[in-house]
Amino acid sequence: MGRAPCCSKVGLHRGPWTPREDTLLVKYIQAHGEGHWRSLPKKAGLLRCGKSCRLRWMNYLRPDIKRGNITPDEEDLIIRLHSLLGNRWSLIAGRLPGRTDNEIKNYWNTHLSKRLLSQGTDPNTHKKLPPDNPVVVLVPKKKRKKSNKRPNKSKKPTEQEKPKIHLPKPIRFTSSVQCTTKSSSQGGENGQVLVPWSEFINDDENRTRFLCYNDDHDLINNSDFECQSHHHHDHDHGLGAEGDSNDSLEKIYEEYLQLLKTNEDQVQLDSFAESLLI
DNA sequence: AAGTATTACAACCGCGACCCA
DNA sequence: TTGGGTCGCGGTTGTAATACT
Repeated sequence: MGRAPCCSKVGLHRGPWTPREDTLLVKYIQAHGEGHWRSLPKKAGLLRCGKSCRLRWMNYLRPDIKRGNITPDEEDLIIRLHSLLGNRWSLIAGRLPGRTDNEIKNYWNTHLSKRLLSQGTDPNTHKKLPPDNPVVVLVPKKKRKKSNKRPNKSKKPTEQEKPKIHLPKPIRFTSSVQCTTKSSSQGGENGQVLVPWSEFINDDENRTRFLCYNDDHDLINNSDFECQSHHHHDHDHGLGAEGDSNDSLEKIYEEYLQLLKTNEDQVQLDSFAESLLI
């Protein structure tokens, strides 16, 4: 099958995305919608391959991405869904509104699989490991303090040659999120510019989204904001956000367990798993 | 304080599936 | 039916941040 030539093409950018590239991509998708990734970079004026654009959008720029730490409830659901579905990250992500497959995959690899091992459970099979079969338990010596940003420290001399690393994860506020900034609302101090996200994203619910950049197009630190979140329910994906999703997942899990108990027909179990795709 | 090791996660790579002429 | 083009997924890598010595 033909494979899309990718970033190895001469002249295409690779590595971390700059705020300017983000803006170009977001603006283009706002105007033309998702899809046609192959032709998108050229039309959007980006020197990136389509796959890179798609990945950036899906994992980072999409307006419905939920940011912040994985909650204990989410952890529990990921573990249980993994026990049912295996490494089908996109399927698991589809049951966790606002979470991406990449995020869940990374979280699994860095946290959950190690935790299961430390608890004597095989992370692949979710079965208890035999006590006489010790495994190397990779328990982090000390949990790294979660940082939401990667400050652009000029640590290496080559830093200037590299593309500027953006501050990650723009905060997205919706109309259901009340927020204030320590600086003035639009056009703050120190050259900060609050850019209405709605300029970039077509939001059919007319929600206002903001990205906060300074005049160098760097995203402003989260700490500039104080927010009160009132959960927005997303019924478009079959599950509501937050608590609703947990309830639904409970039901899915129970349903699957019931199938396991009463029916050994693998085809039916598979079809159940497939039904989760919808 | 400096060097080294570890962790976290964004981004890339390669493959298979799907679509369509 | 075939084959080219495209997309999506899962595995892997690269590297900044942080912890440790």
